[in-house]
Amino acid sequence: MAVKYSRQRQMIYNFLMTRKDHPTADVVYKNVRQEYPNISLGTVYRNLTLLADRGEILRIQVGDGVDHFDADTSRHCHFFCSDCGGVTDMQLDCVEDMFTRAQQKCSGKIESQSICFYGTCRKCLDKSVENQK
Amino acid sequence: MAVKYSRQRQMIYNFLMTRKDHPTADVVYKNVRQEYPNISLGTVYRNLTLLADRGEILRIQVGDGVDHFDADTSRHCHFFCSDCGGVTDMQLDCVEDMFTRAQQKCSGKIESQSICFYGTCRKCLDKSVENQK
DNA sequence: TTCCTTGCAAATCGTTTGCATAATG
DNA sequence: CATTATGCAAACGATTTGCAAGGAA
Repeated sequence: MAVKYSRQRQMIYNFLMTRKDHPTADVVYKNVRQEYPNISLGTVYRNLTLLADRGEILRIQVGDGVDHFDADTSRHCHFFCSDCGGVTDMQLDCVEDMFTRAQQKCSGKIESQSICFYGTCRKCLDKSVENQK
Repeated sequence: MAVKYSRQRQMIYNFLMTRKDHPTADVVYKNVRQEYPNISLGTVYRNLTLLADRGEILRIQVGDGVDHFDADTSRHCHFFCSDCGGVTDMQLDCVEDMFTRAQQKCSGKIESQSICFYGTCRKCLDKSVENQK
């Protein structure tokens, strides 16, 4: 099915481009609504799904029960802080290498990968030390 | 809070140990129920969560909307076939190395990681060739 | 005009939870 | 006896979907 232009989709995509914190559908909704009050949550979900299906954005699951979205579709890793729930990017040069090795070892065809690290971010580590005083 | 023994939990864990295909909560439920008809879905969920929280099993999210569980808690990767929905293990020796590099690069503290490859498995590739004849 | 998109609201569905009862230590 | 676990069913919450109306090509 052909895709037709829609202002809503454009705004959703534009918004995602400005963010590096991998917002959820709800965050996208709340923000886009500031500029376009009539937009509905359903439309946001529909467009995020459409964009992700076409590979224009990334759908990220870090295990907090909510999908996150990323306009940066280059191969990279994520870090999820189990304390504050923040999702950050992580560049590891061995990622490409791992992809190659995986394809060599796999009898099927690999299209993409998702790598996520879990732990506690610097800020939250510091904060917990702070609270122990 | 202390953990007390329960036959249900034991059976859930035992079942998971026999499977290498990373079953979902529902699959665990249906199977354990064969031997223990009174068990409830809630109990299955509660115990899978408890076991995962204690690190005795792994909760895996491959993006199909359902959580999968794995009794093998060693560091390894997964492959998800978008065709048949199957989840398989993948051993890559560079995984340990990647973990080390990630920890070096990360200012926070990394506890674990999750790596999943997406694509089409051998069987499904063959099947689609078959269908084209 | 044709087909894609939207807003709205209702429906889905995997997972969680409250509660009274049963089992464990 | 104190505490944790269970079964059941209801509640939750993120995401999806049906439908009538609006917008793009």
